[in-house]
Amino acid sequence: MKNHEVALLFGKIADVLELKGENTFRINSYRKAARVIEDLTEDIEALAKEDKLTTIPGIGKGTADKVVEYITTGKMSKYEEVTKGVSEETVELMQIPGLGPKTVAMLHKELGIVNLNDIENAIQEGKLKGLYGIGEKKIENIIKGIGLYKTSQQRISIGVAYPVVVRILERLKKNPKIKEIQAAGSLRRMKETVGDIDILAAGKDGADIIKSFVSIPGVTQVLASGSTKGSVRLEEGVQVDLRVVDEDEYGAALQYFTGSKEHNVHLRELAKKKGLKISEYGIFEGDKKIGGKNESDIYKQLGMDWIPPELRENRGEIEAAIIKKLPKLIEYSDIKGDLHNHSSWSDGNSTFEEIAEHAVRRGYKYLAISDHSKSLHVANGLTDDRLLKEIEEIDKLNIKLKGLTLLKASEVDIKTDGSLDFSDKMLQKLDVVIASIHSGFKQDKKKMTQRMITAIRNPYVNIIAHPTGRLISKRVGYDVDIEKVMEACAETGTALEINCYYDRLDLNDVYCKKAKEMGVKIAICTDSHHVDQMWMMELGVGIARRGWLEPQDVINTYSLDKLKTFCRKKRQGG
DNA sequence: GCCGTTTTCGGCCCGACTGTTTTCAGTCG
Repeated sequence: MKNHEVALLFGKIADVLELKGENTFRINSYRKAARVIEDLTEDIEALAKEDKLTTIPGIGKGTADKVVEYITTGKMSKYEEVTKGVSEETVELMQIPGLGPKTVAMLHKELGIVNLNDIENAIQEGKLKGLYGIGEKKIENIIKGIGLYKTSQQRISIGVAYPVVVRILERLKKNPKIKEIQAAGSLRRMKETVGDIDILAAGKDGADIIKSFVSIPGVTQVLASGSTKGSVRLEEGVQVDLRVVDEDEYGAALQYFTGSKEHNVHLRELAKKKGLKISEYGIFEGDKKIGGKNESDIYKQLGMDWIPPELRENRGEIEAAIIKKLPKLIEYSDIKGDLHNHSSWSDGNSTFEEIAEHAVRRGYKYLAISDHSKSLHVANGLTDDRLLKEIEEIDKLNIKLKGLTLLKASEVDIKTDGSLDFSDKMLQKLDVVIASIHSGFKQDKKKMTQRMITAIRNPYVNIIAHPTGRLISKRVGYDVDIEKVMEACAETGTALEINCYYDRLDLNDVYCKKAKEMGVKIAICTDSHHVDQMWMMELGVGIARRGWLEPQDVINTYSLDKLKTFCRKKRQGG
């Protein structure tokens, strides 16, 4: 799929046009095109061939022509024309807080500044002083901005941010002056990475609430502490902002601070067409406030269903909410078990008993013990003999367990030729078989795709774990044609995993949605190596919700019987 | 550049803060 490449080009065009001071609406429309193409679950090339590009909202004739040009010739003349003579470094300067397109363009024109180094030198040499619109304070802010830019480049995984929020909320909820409190922003939307953490509270004595917030344990720096907003940096390196609003405005503020920006812009456009106005203070008809205490007021007044935060990305959820066709999203309470867990038999650190105890505590009906297979020596992979012994042990323990069934499973390695690390005769003895790639990451796309499809076609394989192999901000995935993989899964009744481990979250949200559209079932699994990692199921459910998944799309919402039927069905040839 | 129960032109989200150009542009969320 060329979707990502094309989206990148449009995004860059938008950046450069912004720097050049082009019409903002035209810039926005390039940005919108970039965004909508990035989120597209269909292949843009296929849509182009069928002449269906302009059916995508935000793509008109102009953009469609550019896509077609790129797909047929490998070039986009508009992109080349616009970016001529403008370096990426210069465009990137707009990322520095406090520096926008106007200032960067002015610095370029007046001082010939093209990169960060140039700005730092110009400041040193006092060249900025006296420029139009630049005073002492502005220079100070630019210096601060550069500092921030250098230190806080990275977004953190939701897996790091989520427990932090749980901890903060737990503590603040003890303050009787706080009437309502919850996380907003990308964390509430369960985005896989978050920039900083936004928390919203309602209460009367803002100053006091903020005071209790900035003194929580783990704060390394207080960045702001007023009567409506407090901001701190924590030991984990993450910035947390708390805003306090009036109870009457809590719903509107929550809606506003949850975003996404694109979702909110779209809502406000709709409001405007209806003669209404939305802000963080409420929804208004003229000067009259017609809602805002509850978040649902906003959606209701616009004539649509309330939209779950995880869907608020302007990926069609608003249109679906208007015609009352939003999916009935999966919830954590739908999860009946975890199908991917390692024990101390391979590279895990918990015993069967500990794992079972935690599974019961989480309300699970079943849990699969899926230790590694023999080739994975670094992870103490199980030989045939040890796997047989493990099966025996699990059978024994199951007799004692009440209300929980431990399933006999394996995370079997897919070898470089697509064959599996255990024979079919061995796999036959297991309840669930997970197959995954842990070696030969660098294979070319054709080989890698074929390798995975070969594994999927094995009648004993039920789940493909961490299907793309990416590690968030550490490693891009293997080069695989995920669409072909999904086709094979749909055809054979094989599920793909959402691996909940916080630096994987693989499949991601967009691929989940695509899998669903292609009729592929999903398994949400933690890949826990210790019982303290089992909570990450909550992250996986968040990703699933972002991918529009409903309970029936996810095999570990099934009852034990239904799950066993799902696994058996493939062995018996569908 | 896109879009249309104000439809082929003329719009295109809202509010706050900051600093500087003393009336508002630039930036941010």
